[in-house]
Amino acid sequence: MKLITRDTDYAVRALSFIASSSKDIVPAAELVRELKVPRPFLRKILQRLNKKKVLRSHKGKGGGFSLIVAPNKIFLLGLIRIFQGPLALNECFLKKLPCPNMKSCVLRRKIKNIEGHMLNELSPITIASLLK
Amino acid sequence: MKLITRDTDYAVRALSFIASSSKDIVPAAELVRELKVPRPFLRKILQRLNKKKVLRSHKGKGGGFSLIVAPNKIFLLGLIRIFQGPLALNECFLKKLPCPNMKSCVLRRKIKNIEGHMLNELSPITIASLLK
DNA sequence: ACAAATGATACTATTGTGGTATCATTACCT
DNA sequence: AGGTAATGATACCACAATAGTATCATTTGT
Repeated sequence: MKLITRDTDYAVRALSFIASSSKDIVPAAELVRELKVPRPFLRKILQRLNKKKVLRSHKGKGGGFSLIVAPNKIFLLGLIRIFQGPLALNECFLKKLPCPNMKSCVLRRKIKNIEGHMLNELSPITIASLLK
Repeated sequence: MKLITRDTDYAVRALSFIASSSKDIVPAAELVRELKVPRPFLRKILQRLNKKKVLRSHKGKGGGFSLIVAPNKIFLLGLIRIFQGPLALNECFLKKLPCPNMKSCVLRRKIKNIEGHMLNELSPITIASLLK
């Protein structure tokens, strides 16, 4: 069971690298070298972060990617939502509406609790907090 | 993100039904009618529970499945382990050893905490507790 | 012997994740 | 103006997990 998928993971690393780089604009090629991530895959991730206005892209020679959002405002949960959709534990139950019986409702409540705790734990995490 | 997959879900329902049935031995056909689960799929699940000694199967006419373990000793976590493997949130990180950098270690610790909390919440849940 | 049940096993379909490939577009630099 | 270094857009491919199906063999009560 994966809480964090590979693209979210790579996004975190790429953003961390850019945030801690002395350069303002970092080209994808440098990130590929540094993070040892397959180039086309990383580019797809960076493009997505650009569309979501977390990064700004700069085309042409000397181009690359720069942060739009400050590292302490880039939340892990936001990245998870971008690459994995909303974080919810109980998809399978909600898909089979109406609730087939009492039991799964008891379970659903339990699961919702766990989900709440999870969100509480994750919500303060930002790129900045991971760099410390 | 699914905490509980469909087979675990069906297993919970089937075991709950058998536990609350007046009959000792319940045939698969009855479970199919009652739970509205695809027949061959449910049978596969029941066979697995038989092999894992949660249920005992009775062949031949008048056969079916009966509980081996008391409902208050059938733990949800046990069922999850049977059908989904051990419950762990951080597969993705552990797969990429050695740890690529400091950041993911911070994250890993966080995730381990969440996992611990999850297990604590789930561990008391049994078939009996879901029936109340 | 027959019918009602499970055992065993192999196959198929759908989806999500991870990754690749290609061509178009932009912009700096000489 | 043109070459080159960069990203944009898009479509495709591979693999594994989940969900479900199909078939035939075996057992057992009547």
